[in-house]
Amino acid sequence: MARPRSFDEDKALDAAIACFWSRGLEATSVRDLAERMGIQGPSLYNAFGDKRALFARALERYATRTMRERIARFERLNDPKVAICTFIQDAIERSVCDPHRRGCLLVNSALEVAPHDKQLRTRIAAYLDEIAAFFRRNIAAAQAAGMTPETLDQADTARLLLGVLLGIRVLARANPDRALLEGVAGPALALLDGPAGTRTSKNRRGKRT
Amino acid sequence: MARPRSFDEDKALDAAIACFWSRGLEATSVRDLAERMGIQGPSLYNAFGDKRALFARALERYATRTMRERIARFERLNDPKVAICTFIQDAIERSVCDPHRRGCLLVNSALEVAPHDKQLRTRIAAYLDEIAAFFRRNIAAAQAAGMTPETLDQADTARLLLGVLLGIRVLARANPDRALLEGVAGPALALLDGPAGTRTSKNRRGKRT
DNA sequence: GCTATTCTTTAGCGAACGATAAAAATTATC
DNA sequence: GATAATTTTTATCGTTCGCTAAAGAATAGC
Repeated sequence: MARPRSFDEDKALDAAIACFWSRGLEATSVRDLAERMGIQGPSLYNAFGDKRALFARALERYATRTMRERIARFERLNDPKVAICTFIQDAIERSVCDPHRRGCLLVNSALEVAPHDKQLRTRIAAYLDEIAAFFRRNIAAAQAAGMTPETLDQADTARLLLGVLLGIRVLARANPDRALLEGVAGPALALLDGPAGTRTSKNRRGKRT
Repeated sequence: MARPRSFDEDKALDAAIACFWSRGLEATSVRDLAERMGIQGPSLYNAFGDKRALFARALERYATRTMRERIARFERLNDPKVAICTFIQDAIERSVCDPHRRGCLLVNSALEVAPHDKQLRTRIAAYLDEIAAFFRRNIAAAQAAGMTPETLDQADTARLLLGVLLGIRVLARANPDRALLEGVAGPALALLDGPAGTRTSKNRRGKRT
C-alpha cells in the first residue's frame, strides 16, 4: 500500500554505531551518519526521527550485539570465574588492539551523554547494571562452587569489577598500554582467588599472561 | 609601550575551566567561553591562540589547582593509607554532591579528547600518571610503616586504584549513588589492610562511612 | 489504470560554528 | 603631543550544523 524502504535498517544502524563509536554523539554530524548509512538525510529522519533517537536505537543495538552477546558467550563456558576474567581480559585485549582508541560505546556514552540527557542516562545506567549483574551472578556461582572465598561481598565485589572495567576503558583512551591495563585488572581479579596461602586446586585461576 | 590587558588571565582561565568542565571541549563554543570569561571573541584569540590552546591552558591550570592541590593536601596528613583513602573518598563525596554531574575535568578529557589529539593525549596521560605516582608513593610508604602487606605489588596496586578512581568518575556520570560508588572503592581500599585475620593496630583503617 | 500511501530525492532553511580583518582605544616612550 | 605597540571592539567571513518543505518515485488496493 506504499513504497517500501530501500535500505536495510539493521545495516544502517550498524553504520550509525560505527559513527557514534568513533566520534561520539555531539561530534558526529547527521551528514556523516547519512553518508555512512548509505541514505539521504531526510530518509534518516523519516526512518529514525532525529539524531538523538537514532543514537538511542544504535546504543540499544550495541548493547544487544556487543555487551549481551559477550556476557552470554562467556557464561556459556560454565566456569563463573573464567567468565569474569575473560570478560575483563577481553576488554583489555580490544583496548590494546584498537588503533583508533574507540573504546566501548557504552562507556563513552556514560561519560559524554549521560549527564546531559535524562532518558538516555536511565538507559545507560541500566546497561551498566546488566554488567554489574553479570559480575555478581558469577561471583555468587564461584562462591557456591567453592572457587571464591565466601568472605567477599557479592554486591561490592561486582561493583568493584564494574569500576575496574570502566577505568580500564577510560585509561585506554589515553594510554592503551597492556602492562598498565593488566596492572589495573590483576589485583582485582586476584581477589576472586582469595589471599595467597589459602589457594587450593579449586580456587586457583590459571596464570594470566 | 602598549595597551595593557584589561582582564585577569587567571580569572578568565577559571571561567574557561568552568565551561569545559560542564560541557567538554567540542560542545563548548567560543562564544560561550568569551561570555563567561567576560571578554570578546577576538580578545580570547589574541590572548590564547585558539580554542584548543585555551583548553590546554585550562587543563594545565586545573591539574595544578585541583589535582595537585589535593595530592599535596592529603599527603600533608603524613599517613599514607589515609592519604589514599581520603583521595578516593573525596572523589566519591564530590560525585555524590554534584547535581550537574560535571565529574572530573581530567577524566572527562581523557575520554573525550585524548583519542583525537596526540599532543593533548600525551599531557593527559602524564596527568593520570601523576595520580598513579601518588598512589604508588603512598602504598610504598604504608608498606614501609608496616600498615600494608608487603605482598601487594606497588605498581599494580597503584594502577588498580587509578582504575578504580576513573571508574568511579565514569559511573557517577550515569548513576552518582553513594552505595554504588563506595561499593566500588571498598574492596580496593580493603586490599591495603590485607586479608581479614591479619589485621593489627598498625594496618587497620578506621571504619569507612 | 487510478488512487492513496509511503519513501526518496532535491534543494535549502535559519542558526550556530571557529576564526579574522579592520578600525577604534589605550598605554609607554620620546 | 606625536609615534609605536598592543588590546579591544565592531562587523563580519565562509562553513557546517540539525532539520525540513516540496516534489518525484515506487508500491498495494481497487
